[in-house]
Amino acid sequence: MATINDVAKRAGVSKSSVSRVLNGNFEYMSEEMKNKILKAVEELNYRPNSVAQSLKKKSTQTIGIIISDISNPFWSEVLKGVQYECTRSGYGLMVSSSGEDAKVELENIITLKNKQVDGLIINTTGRNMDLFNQLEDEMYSFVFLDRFNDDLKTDTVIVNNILGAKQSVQYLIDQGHKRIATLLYPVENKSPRIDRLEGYKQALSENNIPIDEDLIKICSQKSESGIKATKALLSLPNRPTAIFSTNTLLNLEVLRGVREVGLNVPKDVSLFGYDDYPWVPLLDPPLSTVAQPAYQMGAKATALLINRMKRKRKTKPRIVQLDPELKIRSSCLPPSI
Amino acid sequence: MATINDVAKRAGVSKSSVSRVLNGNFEYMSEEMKNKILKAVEELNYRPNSVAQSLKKKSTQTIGIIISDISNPFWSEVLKGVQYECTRSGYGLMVSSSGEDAKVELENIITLKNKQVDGLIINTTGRNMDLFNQLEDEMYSFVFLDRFNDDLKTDTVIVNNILGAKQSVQYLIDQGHKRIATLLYPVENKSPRIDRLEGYKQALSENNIPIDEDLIKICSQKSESGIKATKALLSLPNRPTAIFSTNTLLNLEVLRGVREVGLNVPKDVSLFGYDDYPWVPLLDPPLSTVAQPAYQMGAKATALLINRMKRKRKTKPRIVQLDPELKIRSSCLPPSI
DNA sequence: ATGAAAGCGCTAACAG
DNA sequence: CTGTTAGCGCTTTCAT
Repeated sequence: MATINDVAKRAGVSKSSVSRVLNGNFEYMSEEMKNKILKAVEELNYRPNSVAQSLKKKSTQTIGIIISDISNPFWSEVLKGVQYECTRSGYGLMVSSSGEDAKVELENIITLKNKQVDGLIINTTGRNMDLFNQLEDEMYSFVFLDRFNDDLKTDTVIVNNILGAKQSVQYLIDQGHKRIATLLYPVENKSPRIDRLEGYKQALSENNIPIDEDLIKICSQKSESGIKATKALLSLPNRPTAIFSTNTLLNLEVLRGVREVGLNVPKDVSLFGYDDYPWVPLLDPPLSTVAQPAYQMGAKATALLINRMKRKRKTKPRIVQLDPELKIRSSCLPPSI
Repeated sequence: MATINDVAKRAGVSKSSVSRVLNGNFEYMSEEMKNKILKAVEELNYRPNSVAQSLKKKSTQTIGIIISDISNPFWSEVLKGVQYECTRSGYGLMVSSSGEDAKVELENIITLKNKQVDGLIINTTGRNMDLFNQLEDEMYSFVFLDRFNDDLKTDTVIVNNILGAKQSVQYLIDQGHKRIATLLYPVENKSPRIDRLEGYKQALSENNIPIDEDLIKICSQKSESGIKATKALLSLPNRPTAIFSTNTLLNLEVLRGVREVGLNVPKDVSLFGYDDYPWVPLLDPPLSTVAQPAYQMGAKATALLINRMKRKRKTKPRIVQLDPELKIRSSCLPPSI
């Protein structure tokens, strides 16, 4: 690989001059010299070594993203938005995934920081708050994505999960349902989970429907615990007439659970799910879900980060909240009982 | 951020010694000095700057991957495998996506090379062959993923697409079908497309079924051209009794096309699709598809690359071919006519 | 056993 | 206008 020195020699000039033309600082340079240099660059097919540039400039023009599960289609859509915005602004992207493990998250952050990425987008497990506070103190740029943290005043992009849940459950209530169950993953301190449960409860309360804890099923993220939960729900003496599922995988597990006990969605029990994809309308039955603007979330978080990296001084954190959208299809019917 | 110099000063030693302990070269070092240094490292919470290391060592411990469409769930599963293998071997990962655009692919390769990634995994558009040949000459490490190129002798991971297609079509033939259509994207010179078409043709030939060009539908990757193609197929005077779809999105479009003309899968027409996901069994109807080992493809390609990067000398290229697996469900029935 | 010094490839202040 | 010089933070000879 040719270096700037090779180019300088070939053109018979100093490397500063080469650096100048490459960086566009040639206002005061003779046409002749400029052309000589350009010619040498061309002939050697010279490309500046970004690592050396980074070391000098103390900026890698690269950002990092840490997500919980890279194979989740929701996140790949987010990633597409991140990608787009990175490319548009000339940034590279390093991606890593935490698998919801706080320790792995910590390691990823450290590795990426050592690699000197200029900023970080994090879908945090919510458990490394002291580290985040430290980053904050160092004025290191990062933005939270999808999960909001109350204690930390930093840029965040979230979607209004209370709204999404509330509207879905309201929709079910409008159809005449009163016994509405919900399935969710352990709340821990993850805002989407907290908020979707909150939205569910708010919708019920506002319609004077008492909250029945038996109808709130916390499922494990492993094994097919959504199927079990669904079956348990359906074998209740006073079984629910509708289910609100708060996650893609749970949507599918409910569908399977209902099927396995020989019941039918939506005839025997209605289902409102979360997250939308091209295949959701083609499920049996076409599922009503709340769609999240995944692409925009990624793009917006990236824009926010790049913006923040440009400033020097501390600025007050920006919280961007996007709205979800209900996709009404045919998985919900008025209760049959 | 503390540097190696800060640590050296604090410990009252030279930076060479600090470097030594950090890199494990302390066989001949006094315990005392070693502990002094470790203490200073601890106190300053020192982490080596990877950029400086990279410049010196001429290795970034980072690889790059360029894929066609990052939001395609197939690729996110691949990415997961890549991730896993990278983490396991201490490599960072930069990802970019070409959107099937050869020019973008070219730019991505150049950018990543400038960033000095140690190697590249590429799901190539198949159109920058001169560049790849050049990389080959420079002994730059890269491996092709999913798409094979005959002209280029380089490491490649593919899945046996001829086999996948042939077995699916054979399955349809075994059910009694004779008029079997197929939908695919423009072949260009992309091996999976070529091979799936080839497998389709081989299955027919081996069963003495004449190939009817009217039953081979090339669809555009944009707009919903799969729907249109399906409708055209079904309005043929002698319409096909089964369809073999060669791509996830096309699977869905066929399903919609059939539905839109008021027909039913599998009663009126059978469908065998490509690619498998957790939601495929829950479609209406549960779709028979050929499943590709996406995760393994990613992991294997990464392992291959890392292996290649370690060697200095040219070694003969390794072609790893993985087998797909048929998932038989209920979208195929014997022909009703 | 440890330190001094050179240098990876680049940019930018300074000098002229 | 252009070249010289001094680093960026690290590793690695080469001395001692």
